[in-house]
Amino acid sequence: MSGSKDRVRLWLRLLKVVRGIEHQLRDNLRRDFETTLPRFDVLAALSRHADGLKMSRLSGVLRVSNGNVTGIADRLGEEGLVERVPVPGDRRAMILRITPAGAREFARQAQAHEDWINELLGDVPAAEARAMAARLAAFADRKEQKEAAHAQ
Amino acid sequence: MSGSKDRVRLWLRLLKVVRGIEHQLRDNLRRDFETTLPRFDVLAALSRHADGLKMSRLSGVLRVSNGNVTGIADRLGEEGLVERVPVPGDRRAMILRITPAGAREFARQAQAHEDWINELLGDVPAAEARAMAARLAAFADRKEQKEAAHAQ
DNA sequence: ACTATATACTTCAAACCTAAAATATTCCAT
DNA sequence: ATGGAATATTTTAGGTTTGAAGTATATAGT
Repeated sequence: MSGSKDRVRLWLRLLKVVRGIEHQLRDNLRRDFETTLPRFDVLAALSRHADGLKMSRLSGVLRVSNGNVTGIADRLGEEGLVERVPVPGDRRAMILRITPAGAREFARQAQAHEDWINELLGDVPAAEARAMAARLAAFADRKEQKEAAHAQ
Repeated sequence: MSGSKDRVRLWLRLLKVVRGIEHQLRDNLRRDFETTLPRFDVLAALSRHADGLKMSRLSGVLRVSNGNVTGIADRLGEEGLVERVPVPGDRRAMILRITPAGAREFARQAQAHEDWINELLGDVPAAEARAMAARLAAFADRKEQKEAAHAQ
């Protein structure tokens, strides 16, 4: 019960700040690259895994539903930025892989993205950014541990 | 340039934590009340303004597009939780107002919502919650000031 | 009074997102 | 080897979201 209102207030602030930044990023991606945040997220995940990711693993990483990834992969595929590759031992599965063209395009977007974040969070001193990130990471880790324990 | 990576890391952490909590809230709202986060957000905004809000003002408060609010208001209206009221002096405008049934329903949801937040953020000490909220508020205020200055 | 512009809202097309059903394949216990 | 459960993905139905186009009304300048 203690501090309940403080925690709700914290949540509302977090939500407001994150939504604001997300909104700005969405506008910028649209304006400069004619793309969207979900598409950027998919390319970002794939660019960290040059060998590609199985569809189910990708939706797990991004924390979105399976069907969602299917549609985004379709559209990115039509533009040649990603490709579906069959998995040798398993004819059910598909690996989604970023193409060279996709990697080139994402490199441009990622650079701009970093610049935007740096600008949007420019007021936050580096030391404070580190401290806050550490706190959030600790929080997320505690939650993951709990979920893992609960799952058994 | 200084601390650019730290800020990007902070942003990714923020995003992960907020999306995780949002995901949990969505599941809970669905499970316990057969509703969604956007519907909850609309009822929350209206419950803070017993006289109702003009559609355009509501979309401004929630930071979503006009057309979006139209659809959600339609569906909430069909269930009798909100109602459209004509504005006396202006036949273009509509005020959206929460109904008594809507207020009753929202009261139940809001209590559960507070409990969920308190549980999800239970690990965060009240003092730390206050400190973090203050920091985020300061950040949001700086940004609003900048935008206001830029708008002139 | 008339016209142009601005405002308030809805409608529209397209993308996003979810949960659930459907399809195809694999794995496992008999 | 065969039937049943589990797994991987797609499809489907419905709500959410956006930006832009459309409709109606109001405001203001002439």
